[in-house]
Amino acid sequence: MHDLPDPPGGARMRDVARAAGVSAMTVSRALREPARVSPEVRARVEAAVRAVGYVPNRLAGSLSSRRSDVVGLVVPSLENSLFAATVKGISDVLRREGFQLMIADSLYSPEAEEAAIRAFLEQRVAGLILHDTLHTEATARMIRRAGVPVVENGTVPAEPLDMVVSYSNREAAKAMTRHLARLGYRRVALVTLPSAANARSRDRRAGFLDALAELGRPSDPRLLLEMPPGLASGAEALARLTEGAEPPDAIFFAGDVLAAGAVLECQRRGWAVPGKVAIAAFDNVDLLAQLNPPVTTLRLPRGEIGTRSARMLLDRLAGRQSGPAVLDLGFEIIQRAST
Amino acid sequence: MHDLPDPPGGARMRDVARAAGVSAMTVSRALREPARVSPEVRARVEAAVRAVGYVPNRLAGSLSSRRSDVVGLVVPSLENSLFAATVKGISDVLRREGFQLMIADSLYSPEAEEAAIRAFLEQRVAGLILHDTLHTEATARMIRRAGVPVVENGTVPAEPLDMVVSYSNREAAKAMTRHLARLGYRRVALVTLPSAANARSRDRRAGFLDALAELGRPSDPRLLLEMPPGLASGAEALARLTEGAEPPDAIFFAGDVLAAGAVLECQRRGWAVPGKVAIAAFDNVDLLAQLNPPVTTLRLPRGEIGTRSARMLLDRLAGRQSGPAVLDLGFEIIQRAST
DNA sequence: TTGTATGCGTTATCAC
DNA sequence: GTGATAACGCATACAA
Repeated sequence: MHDLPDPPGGARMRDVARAAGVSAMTVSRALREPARVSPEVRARVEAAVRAVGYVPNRLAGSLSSRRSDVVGLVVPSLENSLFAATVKGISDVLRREGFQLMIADSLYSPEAEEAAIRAFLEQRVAGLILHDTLHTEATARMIRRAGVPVVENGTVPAEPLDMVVSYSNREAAKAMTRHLARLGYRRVALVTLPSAANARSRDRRAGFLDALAELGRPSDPRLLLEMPPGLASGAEALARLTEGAEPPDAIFFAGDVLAAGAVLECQRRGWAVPGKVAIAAFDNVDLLAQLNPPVTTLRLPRGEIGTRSARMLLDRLAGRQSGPAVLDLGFEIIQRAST
Repeated sequence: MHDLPDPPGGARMRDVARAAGVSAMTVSRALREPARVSPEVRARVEAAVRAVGYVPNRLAGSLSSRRSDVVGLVVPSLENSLFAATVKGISDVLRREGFQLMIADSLYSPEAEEAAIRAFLEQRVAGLILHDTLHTEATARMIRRAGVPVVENGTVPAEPLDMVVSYSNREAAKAMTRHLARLGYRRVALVTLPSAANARSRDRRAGFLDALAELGRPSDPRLLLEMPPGLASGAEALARLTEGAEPPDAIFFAGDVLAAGAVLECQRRGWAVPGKVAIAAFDNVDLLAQLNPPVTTLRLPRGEIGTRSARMLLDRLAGRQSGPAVLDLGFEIIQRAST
C-alpha cells in the first residue's frame, strides 16, 4: 500500500468541470454517456480533459457506482505455458470490453487460492475465473457471500461453484486410450502429473481406467506412474517404465511436456518410436508437431476456454445470461507418427 | 463495468463495529495496526469480522488513504513463455508484500501499451513494470504527470523513463558472437525476431555487428535474417540460410525458440550439428538442454529480473530508495555440444 | 487507547 | 440538457 501520486498533477473531475465551465456531473456524463450531453458541451469537456491531462479515478467511480471493471483470475502456475493460451484468450476479450485483468497463481494449493481470491474480493472484482476446481470450504463460502459470478476452467467438476467452461479431462484421456488400443497397442502405460492436489490428473487417470475397463483389460499398477512436470521428468519416466519385465508397448503421457521429454530420450537411446515404444501426449504444444517423430496428441481448446470464459462472465455481468451454465468444449485426437 | 454484489451479504466496517461494540475507526485500526488497539478490543473485533464475514473494501480504503496496493504490468505477449519467468518473479515478490498484480499485453505495439497504461493509471496503480522500452510520447507524458514509479525491463534503454532492471541485449549478443568466433567459426549468421517494434531485436543485431567489427570481419547481409517467432520459423530460417552459395558455418538464433526449430530441422535432414552447421541460441529454455545435440545458449536472469523489478518498485514506494536506478543483471554463456 | 468530524473523487437521484 | 446534493466505505487528523 503506497502513496498515490495524485497531489501535484492529478486533475480531478471538478478541475475539468471548472475548465469547461460546467458542473462535475456534466463532465461525468460527457465521459460516460456522450450522447446525453449537448454536442457543444461535449466538445468543451473533451477539450478541458486534454488541457488538464485528466485521468479518471476509477477507484472513486467504482466506489460510488458499486460497479467494477476488474476481473480476477487464478491460475495454478504462472510459469506453465499451457495456461498462457487461456490467459491470452481471457485478456483479449476483457480488453475489447474495457475490463482489466488481475492475476495470481495458486501454486496448486487450495489455501493459496483462497488467499488470492480473498485479496481479489477485497479489490471488489466484478467476477472471478478460476483454473482450479478444488477449493477450500472458506473459498466457497466467501464467493457465495460476495455474490460474484465465477467461471471454473480446469475440468468439469462434479459440483461447480457457478459456471464452467472446459473440456472433459476424463473423456479426453479415455478417448486417447481407446485410440491407442485401436492402433493395436496391448500394454499401454499412463504417466500423469502428481494427482494429490490436481483434479485434472485424477480425471485423466479415471478416464484411462474407464477405457481399460471398457476394453476388458486389467489395469497393471506397474503401468501407472506419476511424475513432476518437465522434459527431464518425461525422460526419467520412459526409463523407469521400460526397465522392468513386461514393458509397455505404448506410453500415454497425460500432462505437461512429459511426452516430448520421452521422445528426446528415445532419440538419445537410438530407440525407434513407435518401433520400440509408442508415445502419445495430452496437449497440442508446437513442439510435439516438430519433434522427430511428430507426436500423437490431443487438441484441447485452450484459447477458446479463455475467450468463452470471459464472455460468459461478462454476459452474466451484463445481465444477458442468468443461471449457471456448463460448457464442454470438447477435444480432438491428432494422430501422428509416434503411434 | 458491472454491478458489485455488495448489497445483501456485504458487511461494511460499521457493521463489524456494531457487532464488536466499538467505533468503525477502531475496527479500521484493529485491522491495519493491531498493536495500537487493546488486546481485548482486538479480539472482539476479530470475532466480529468472522461473525459477519467482513471483507474490507480496498477501493474505499485506497480512495481515502490515497494509496494503492496494485501494481500494473505490461508484457509484449501473454503467450510467450519467456516472459512467464519474469512475471512469476514479480508475482512472488508482490504476493509476499501484500500487493496485487494487474496485467496486460501490448502485442508489441506502443499504442496498445499506451492504452493499457492509461487503464492502469485510471485504476490508480501504485507503480508500473513495463517489459517494453519503446513508448509513445503520450505514454511518457501520462506517466510523468501521474508521478507513478516505473521499472523498465526488456533491455537497457538509452533514455529510461525511471528505473531499469535488465541485462544488456547488445552485450549478450556481442559476447555470444565472439564466443562463436573463438570456437573457430568463420561465417556466422544471425537470425532475430522482426526488429521493427522490438528494441531487443535491434540491440541484439547491434551487438552482433559490434563483435564482427571488433573481429575485423565484414558483415555479409546474406547472413542477417529476421523471422517471426516459432519452431517452424527456425526450421525455415535454417533452410534459407543454407541453400545459397557460401552458407554459414554457424547460426546464432537470437530469439524465441528459433534455434530449437533449427536443430529439429537438422535432425530431419540428417545433418550433423555442429558438423554441418553449428547452432547457438539466446535463451536458456529447458528444451535447448534436452535437444540432441544440446544447444549452446545464454543464461539470462529472467526470474531475477522479475524479483528485482518488483523489489525496486516496492522500495521506491516505501521511500526506501529515492532516485532512478539502472540495474544490469548480466548473463552467462552456456557452451554445449551444438557448437 | 478510543471516538468524532471530515474528506477521498466519483456517481445516483432527483430537481430544474 | 444540466446541476445540486447525498451517498459509496474507508482513513486522516485531531480531540477526548
